[in-house]
Amino acid sequence: MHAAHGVVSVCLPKQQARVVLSASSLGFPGELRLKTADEFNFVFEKPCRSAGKSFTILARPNQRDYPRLGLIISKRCAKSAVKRNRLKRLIRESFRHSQEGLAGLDVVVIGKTMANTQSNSDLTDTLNRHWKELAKRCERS
RNA sequence: GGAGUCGGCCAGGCAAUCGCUGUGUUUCGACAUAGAGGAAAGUCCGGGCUCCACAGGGCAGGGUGCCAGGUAACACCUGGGGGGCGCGAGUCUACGGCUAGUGCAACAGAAAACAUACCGCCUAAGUCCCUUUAUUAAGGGGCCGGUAAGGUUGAAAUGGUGCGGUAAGAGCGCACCGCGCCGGUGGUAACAUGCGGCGGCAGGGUAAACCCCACCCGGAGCAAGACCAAAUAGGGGAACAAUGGCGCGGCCCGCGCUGUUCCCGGGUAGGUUGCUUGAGGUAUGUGGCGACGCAUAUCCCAGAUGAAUGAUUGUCCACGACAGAACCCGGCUUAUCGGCUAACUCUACUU
Repeated sequence: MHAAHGVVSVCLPKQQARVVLSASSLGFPGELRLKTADEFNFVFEKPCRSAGKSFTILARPNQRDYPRLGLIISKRCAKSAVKRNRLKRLIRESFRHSQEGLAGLDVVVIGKTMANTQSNSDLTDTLNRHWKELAKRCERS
């Protein structure tokens, strides 16, 4: 218990965040986002992959009890800012809805050119499939 | 009614559920409220702001280029002038200077800038020869010449038409048109001119060719700049302890490295700030043809930073284009489904 003392104190804000989440159930506050380059690199080091036509998704267990999301939508993927925004919003929305199944994972979504041409409902479907697959794979490894 | 010219405005609406960002309140459960554009775009100009540089002047370099006004400023806007196009409403216009210098121009054409003469036209003057005739005359041919009217080329060839004139011609002369200069008149000016006078009349084009002239311009940008500042590396100083240890060295001196504590500055990751109250909007009045100015009242209207304004469902219709703020303004340019509307022009028809 003495050894874990530091970890517990760090976890306190997490616990609060968790409480907030359970109250509003499917929110997407700042704690659920990957922000710094270090956090992205952590995922890139040992990722579980799930690739499709529209996206490549990487994930890695993060030792926390909530998931975190990072987005990489390059200009090559979608030329106009409006299209890039649309993809980001769709991914966030889908992530928000399926976050229960992804708890404890850091996820990075990389957009591909194909994603640009697909409709909203198609993209949501494919994302949902990816989430399930990732959850399974990471559980095994 | 048809055809057309010009401005201005709107840019899917509503409801439910789940979310995001800022602000305020909070009983820390939440609640309230605000939340992309006309171009937010291109980054092409002009400013503010910030830091750096700076006595003044010149050179270089860049920009602007009819006039007057507006403006913080502009390459923008408004009004006006000249020129092109259109029956017209209108529209387009880098629109100072090739009577300072240098350069450039394919092909065609005789000739494209020191002008010149290919086809032509003409033999008057001068001169030679021939024919006719008795002769100082007439005719023909040549030389030396004259000419630029006509033809040919070209985007462009020394103003046009007519008459006179002549050997043939020519602003050679005249008339009209055009042009230039001087003066007058109108206009703030650009400029205009059914005004007056003078001159036969410039000498091609190109200055988004160098250039000349006039005027303007310091550089970099919010990743500007300011503040806080970890780990690790590392700089300077002080104190304490030992008078040590390690390396260089045969030894001493000396030099370098090494302990603990404190202080100082520089400063990376990261964070805070700059960051939205402004050449601001909206009314009303007022000056101005107008751009716009002035006065009063009133309002606060995105501020993210791994980057908010969305998703799903229902519903209505015209079935929704181009497209996403990133320090802030003023312009320009480009993209754009549709729709509404002011003013004006031409034209058909009816009364």
